[in-house]
This record gives sequence, structure tokens and C-alpha cells, in this order.
Amino acid sequence: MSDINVKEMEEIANSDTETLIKAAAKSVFLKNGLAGTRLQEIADCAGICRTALHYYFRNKDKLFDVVFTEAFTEIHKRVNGFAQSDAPVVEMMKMFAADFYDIAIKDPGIDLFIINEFNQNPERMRKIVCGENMQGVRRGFLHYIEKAVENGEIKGDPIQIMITIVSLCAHPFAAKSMIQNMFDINDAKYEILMLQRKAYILELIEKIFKQ
Amino acid sequence: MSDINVKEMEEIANSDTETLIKAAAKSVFLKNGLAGTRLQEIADCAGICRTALHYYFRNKDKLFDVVFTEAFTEIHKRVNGFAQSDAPVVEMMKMFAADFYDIAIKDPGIDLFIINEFNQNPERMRKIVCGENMQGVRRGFLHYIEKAVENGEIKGDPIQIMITIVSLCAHPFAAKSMIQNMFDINDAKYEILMLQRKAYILELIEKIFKQ
DNA sequence: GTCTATAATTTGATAGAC
DNA sequence: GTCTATCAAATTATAGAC
Repeated sequence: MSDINVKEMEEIANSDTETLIKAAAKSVFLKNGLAGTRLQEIADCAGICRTALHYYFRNKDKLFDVVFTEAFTEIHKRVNGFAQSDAPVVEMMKMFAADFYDIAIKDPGIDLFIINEFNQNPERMRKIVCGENMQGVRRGFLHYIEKAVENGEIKGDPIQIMITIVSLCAHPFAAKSMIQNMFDINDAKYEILMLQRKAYILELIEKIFKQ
Repeated sequence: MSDINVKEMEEIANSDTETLIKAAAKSVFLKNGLAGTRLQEIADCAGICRTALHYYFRNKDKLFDVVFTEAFTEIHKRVNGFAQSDAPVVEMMKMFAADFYDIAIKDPGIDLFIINEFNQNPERMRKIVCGENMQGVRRGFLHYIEKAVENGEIKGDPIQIMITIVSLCAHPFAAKSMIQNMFDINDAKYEILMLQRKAYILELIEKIFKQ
């Protein structure tokens, strides 16, 4: 759960420049996207000279690929971890959602970042994500739901069910900025709203799928 | 419902250059976002010289503002239209969702476009959306739900309920590209999936909120 | 490894002929 | 109104000193 962030902070603390650059690049890419990001902003964020970026990562695209791949892989691992569990499917969904909210509350930009870059350059993303990762998601989460439907544990189209779960988890974070504007709330209030929402969603999943 | 698209097509058919440019700009901005869009691509898409864009809209920002405002206003009108209805709240939710899916299936890029530009430049968006539109949403949809909660028609936090409805409607379209990659489906199959999903969501809303 | 200086490229914007 | 030619600015990338 929380040892990811501890690990990240340790990495940054006693970091070589390369790790420092990756952390800075991640935060700037998440904020601005690939097209909207200036290398200068990454350099400023890392507190180094802009040309050092080229020394470590040759060019902007390479740096982006590294950052995106790491961010995506981190999410993928967590999604796939649940595939090993043999809990009842509704419990697994709740565990998935709880974990998703825990991560997203700490790092709310990642979901929009991924769906957005996927949208703007599907080919590139397909190459980065390279089958293995995505098929992991499919084998893990979707396959688990498929089995539960076969067993009669739950009813419905597995794909629709999966899209429902992911929508309920991801969209409140993807639309963070719009939600904040719509309801006129600052970052602190938004975080509270999402913490409350975590409990709300766990109940909702139970209500929807418990037979 | 469908006369929007007819109207759009008529506009483009017997269009002046200005309308032609706006249609081209909308499609390119939706695909690439503001930062990722090159004026040359808009000009190519409209089949005109790049400098003509400056004649009509002075600069990139002005063109973007016009396109974004029109796109947002179109959505806003539809969301707000339901505020006038006096149907039971669950019926209103279903009408909202049905209409949302009808529009989004025809024009699936608009949701990601809006939340993404909101994320990248909240201040700018706030200025464009200029209070009035967003407060319209608030007064319309949210206020309606608040009243229903007060009346005991439904239970729960109105804001959480609204985020749930919007997530179920918007996210399957915002994450279109990722869904297509995850489940390995082309545009045609995706459209069928969303048509099926429309029916699925109407049932789901009933299941969640009907007491 | 890190910096300064500079090149190369892309992109947005303007001027002016027609 | 639309085009060609041109300018100006921003941004990425490289070369070379230290």
C-alpha cells in the first residue's frame, strides 16, 4: 500500500541525477501531457541544466517513454496482483476499488494522463504497453470476472461489468479539475470528498453485484 | 436528438469558410488537444491556406476558445434542459444517461477533450466557461438531485450521486482508445458495445437508485 | 558529468501582392 | 478574401570547453 511512496521518496532523496530527472519528468508530463511539456520545465523542476536531459535520455520522446512505461507498469502490477486472489468476486472488486482509490488519492493525475496519451497516440502507446502489460490486465481482472459469470456468482456481460468498475474508480480522478470547478472545492476538500467516496463506492459495488 | 448532426452537416455543406474552419478545428483539437494541435493540420483538414486561419480568427487561442465554447455550450444545454422536467428523479437520471449516450456515441471525443483541457489550464477554462455555464449545470442537475434527497425520493450525498452518474456516462467514452486496445476492438465493435451499454446503464441506474 | 554557446527545426504570426 | 513570401519566437538538439 504505502511502501510505494516511501520507496519513491527514498529514491529521490539519495538519488542519482537520472532518478531525479525521472521524478521531475513524471510530474511535468502528468500536468501538461507530452505535447504540452517543455524540457525547460522538467529541467527547472529537477534543478538541473536543460541539456543534461539529453545526456541522460537523448531526447524528449525517449524520456517520455521511460516515464510512461514506469507509471503504467506500476498500475498494471496492482491490477494484476488481484488475479492471484481466490476471494469471492465481489470481495475482489471491493479490494480492487479500495486499492485504486488509495493510490489515486495520493497520485490523482495518473489516470487522465494515461487515457489521454492513449487517445492522442494509440500506436505509440500500443508499442510502449507492448501487449504484455495490457494482456496482463485482461488475463487478470477480466478473466476473473468471466469465471465468476460462468460460475453464476454474478450476472451480466463481463466487459460491461469491468467498464463499470473502472469508470467508478477512475473517472472521479480523471475529471478532478472539472469536479473541483463544478462544485467549487479546493484540493483539500477534494481529497476529503474522494476519501468519503471510497467508502461510498465499496457499498455501491456490494449493492450492485451482491445477489 | 438527431437534428444536431443534420444541422451540422448542413452548415458544413453550404458553408462559408468560417464554418468550415470551425468544423476542421474542432476535429483536430479534439484529436490532439490545444498544445498538440498544429495550425497547419487544421488548414489541411479544411483544405485552405494556413494564413487564412489568422484572417478569420486572428490567432490559435481565439480559434480554440470559439471551438471549445461551442462544444461545451452544446453539452451544457442538454444537461440543463432536464432541469425543467418534473419527472421522478430516477426517470430523470435515466433520461440524462440515455441522452448522454446518444450524443457521445456520435461524438465520442468531446468528454475527454473537455476534462483534459480543464486539467491543463483550469484558469483559462474557468474564464471560457465563465461561471454561468457551470452554475447552470449545478442549478440544473445537482439541485434536482438535492431536492430528491430532501424529499426522501433517494438517499445519499447528492454530490457523490452526481459523480456516480457522470462517471458511468462519461468514462467509457473518455477512455475509448484504451478500452479499444484493452479488449482489442475496432470502431464498429466499440460503437456496438456502447449501444449495448446504454441499455445496461439504464437498468443499472434503476437498480442502484430505485427504492 | 555538467555547463555555455550555438545550431537546427518547428511553429505561429504578419505584410503585402493580387 | 486568399495566397506567397517573410519574419519572429519558441523549442529541441548538438558541439565542445571545463
